[in-house]
Amino acid sequence: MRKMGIKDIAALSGVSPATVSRTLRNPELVNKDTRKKVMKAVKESGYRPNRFGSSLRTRQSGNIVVVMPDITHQVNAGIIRAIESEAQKHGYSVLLGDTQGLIERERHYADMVNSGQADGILLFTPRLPFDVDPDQPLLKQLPPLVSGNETIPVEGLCRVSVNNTAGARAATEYLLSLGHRRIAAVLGASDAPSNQERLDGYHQAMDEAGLQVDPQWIVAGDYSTDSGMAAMEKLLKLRQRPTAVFCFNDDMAIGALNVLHQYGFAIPQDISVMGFDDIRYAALMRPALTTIHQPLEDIGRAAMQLLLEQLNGRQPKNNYVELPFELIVRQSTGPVPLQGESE
Amino acid sequence: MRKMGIKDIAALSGVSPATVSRTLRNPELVNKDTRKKVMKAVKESGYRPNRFGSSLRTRQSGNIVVVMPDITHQVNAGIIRAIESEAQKHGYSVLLGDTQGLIERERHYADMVNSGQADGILLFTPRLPFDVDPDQPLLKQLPPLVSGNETIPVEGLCRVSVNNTAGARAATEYLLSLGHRRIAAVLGASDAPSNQERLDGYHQAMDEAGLQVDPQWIVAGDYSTDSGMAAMEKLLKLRQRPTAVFCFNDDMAIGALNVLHQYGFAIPQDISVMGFDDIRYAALMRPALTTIHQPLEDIGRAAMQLLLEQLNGRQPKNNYVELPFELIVRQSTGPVPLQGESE
DNA sequence: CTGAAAGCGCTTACAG
DNA sequence: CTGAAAGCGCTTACAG
Repeated sequence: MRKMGIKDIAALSGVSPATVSRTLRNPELVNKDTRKKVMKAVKESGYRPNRFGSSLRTRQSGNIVVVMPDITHQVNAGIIRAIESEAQKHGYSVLLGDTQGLIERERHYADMVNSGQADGILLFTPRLPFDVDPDQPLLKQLPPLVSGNETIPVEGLCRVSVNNTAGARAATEYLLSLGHRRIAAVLGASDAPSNQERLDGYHQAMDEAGLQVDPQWIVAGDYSTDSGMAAMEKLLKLRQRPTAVFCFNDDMAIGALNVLHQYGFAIPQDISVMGFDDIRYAALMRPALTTIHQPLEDIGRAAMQLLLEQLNGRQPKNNYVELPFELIVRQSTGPVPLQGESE
Repeated sequence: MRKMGIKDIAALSGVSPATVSRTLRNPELVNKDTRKKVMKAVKESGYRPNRFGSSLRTRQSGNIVVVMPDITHQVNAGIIRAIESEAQKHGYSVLLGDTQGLIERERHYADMVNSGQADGILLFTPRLPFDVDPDQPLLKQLPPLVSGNETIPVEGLCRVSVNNTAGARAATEYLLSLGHRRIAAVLGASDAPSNQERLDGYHQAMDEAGLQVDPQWIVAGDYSTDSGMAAMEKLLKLRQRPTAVFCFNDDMAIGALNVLHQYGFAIPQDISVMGFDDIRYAALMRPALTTIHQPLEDIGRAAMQLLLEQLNGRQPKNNYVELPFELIVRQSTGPVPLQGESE
């Protein structure tokens, strides 16, 4: 039993291939009775239009590609899941582009749009992996594209994210409100826009509180748990230890928590720890992690919706969608310890 | 600047489209100098062959589809990442099929193979979402397919997983070796083959130790953290409490840990908790979770390799790949408490 | 409302 | 080693 083609269905239902095609794509153009005959043949034969035949004609693949550095991170996984759901709802399939942080892979996935394999691209990486002519307007040279999370700051580019600066500021202000003054910051990946934005937020809050930031309180990290551990080790060695540590994501905060336990510190009595993201396991830590919640589903859905608008030929009126974060207070943060205040 | 086609490149390099095609697909068939001319034109123009033109001719999409119930679960995410990496290495792209546990979505993704949108399918769900004629040999009716993790037990079907039974048995034996006799089991999703397999392993170990299993020790769950919490609550209400709890995955174990903390139990002094999977956060819990490690990368790679063999027209000699699990002893398990032994 | 025909961009058996 | 030609399965402007 060879695979059915549109001609087979046409023969089966006694119409032309054109009419079969119309019945499937634009039923309103077809007489009701004809339609019925065709649908019957389609049903009985289990016919599925070959995607490539149609893609070749219509020049639409029905695919989009999602590019992320690491899909095993909760944040990315949550977002792509929402994207996929929304994409499916609108008839699009999702090609997975896990770059493992490699630029050549970013380009590989970008090529899928160039080769017509995908109609649009969702970028959760901090770079534009396209060759562009610097003399031409940039936007005109790009395919339908949305930048999410690690939002690429290009004028007019469609972007979706929480306000990282405001989020980090809220986190820092919360720690300040608990009486903390010596608040350390553990940074994320240095090439990530989100990292710079969160750092800005931290500094804004500290400035406004009239506090001088000791450079030793700012410790490098890369958003990994290991880097959170290393950063915490470093902070513990300082002569004047911070009383609170704001890690720029939950994974690092979880690393910090582990180091503190290892050295026998009580959290939050001795030292407060705060994260960012609100991954699923944040609430399950001991103590449960205070953090800034990111609405992953909303981010994914909004990104897909922005892309859909472009795919439908509309330039979205609002090209930057900022989604609300939320301060989630749990048990890893508490009032500044007494000696911390006075010291 | 319209998109370049193969004819454009042919014109640019002064050869026929056929030769351009050969240069790109079977360079060894083409004279070296001709090849050079063509490659030069390809480079300069940035030409990418249109995937649909070629797919239509060759009847190969170059895509595979991966079907999983929930990509936000660490286990699935780790596996799909390895799949993607291996797929890319061999020129395949990965279509993401997150089913959210819905059968209609499983069928939707299965349809991608039927419509030629994907050449093969990797199934991490416990069902075959294909219509088959029960009078015909099953395998002949299926596309290139590999079943992973929730391995569908069909004779001859390509499958990849750890030996869940042996893993659960090793876990239970380990708890027995610590002196535990009242060992509870918190079950996973009831429709998951892995759940039944792990339950078998648990029973095997208990039987061989000559222990009667109190039915109350077997508590339903669904692999979610919440279900782990509910199960633990239930177990704590038993007149004769178990001294060890073997949760059939880490998420449930983490839930159990939280409930125990909440009620003030010391782990493992009062009660031991064990998981299965060894997700990234297992090691980061307090106490760190003793568990059975699954080699996610190996599973993903092996699954893809089995699929590749089929895609290349070979029926793999070995249609079941069993990967080694590993008992990871951490701090959530310890010797049976004294009163537990005597009671 | 329906059909015949052209053509999307590629590949490959065939001929030379 | 290379080219001309046919055709993969579909869609759609055109004609009726």
